[in-house]
Amino acid sequence: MNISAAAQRSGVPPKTIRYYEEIGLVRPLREDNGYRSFQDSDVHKLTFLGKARALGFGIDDCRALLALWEDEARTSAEVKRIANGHLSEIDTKIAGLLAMRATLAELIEHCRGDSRPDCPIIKSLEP
Amino acid sequence: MNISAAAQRSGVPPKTIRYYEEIGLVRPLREDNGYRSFQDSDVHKLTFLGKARALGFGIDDCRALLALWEDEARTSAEVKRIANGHLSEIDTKIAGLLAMRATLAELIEHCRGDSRPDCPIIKSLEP
DNA sequence: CTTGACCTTCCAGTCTTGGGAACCTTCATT
DNA sequence: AATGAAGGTTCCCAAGACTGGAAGGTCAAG
Repeated sequence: MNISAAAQRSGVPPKTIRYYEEIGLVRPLREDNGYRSFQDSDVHKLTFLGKARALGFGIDDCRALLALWEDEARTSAEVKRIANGHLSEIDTKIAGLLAMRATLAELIEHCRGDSRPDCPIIKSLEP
Repeated sequence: MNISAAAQRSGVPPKTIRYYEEIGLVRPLREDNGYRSFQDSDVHKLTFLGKARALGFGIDDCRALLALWEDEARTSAEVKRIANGHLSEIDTKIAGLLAMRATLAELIEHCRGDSRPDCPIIKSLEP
């Protein structure tokens, strides 16, 4: 199957598939004409990658998860370790955003938003 | 004042100051020897930028906020509009991360994390 | 045979820094 | 005077994870 069919079945865009090949996440065969030839297993991998990326896993985590997926002797402990690491990162990001959000929302609340220049938002940014 | 002094007073690293000059956020004068020469007003601008960036405002928003700050005839409505736009973006990001977090946390919760290969996390990624 | 839809590679850009190289200026010390 | 340290300068590269576009090869239909 050609790249656009693989893209359609996996939900991963052709450009991204080529990028994934470049960084070694997938290794589709080649036809005599140079076209990539995707097996079902390639499409499965791409689908797997699409889902992992949708959960916010970075490329390195994806590579590790893919390897674990294909490893019959994997331990769920290792998978869980990666997932927990990612969860921590997400929590850190959320905490940062919530703090920003709280500050910003408070400033906005106290801003009249009228035609006058006085504004607690600008004021909070002043040195 | 030289760049490292301006960096210390504003809290913005020298590298970042040079970048901000490159994209036109600050325009420090130059000494005869080519060194940047920062006025107090430049340091004030940098401090302002540092605070705005800390609130997560993008560079374009920072540029607009800086212009409004220096505009005697600004309206707080315009400032508020920018801040509300940014708040929306933050909320969108938070919502996305919370959704990810919920899915991931649920998967982790049901993963034994032992020496066996069975794992709901991996399973959820399978096609 | 031509058209149009594919496919290929390669280059460049995204956004905001951070790191480092190669080189110049200034000041203090030998 | 000479030297060395500590600053400054510009320019290029890296990151993450793609995305867009140009130039050109391939294939199936009319």
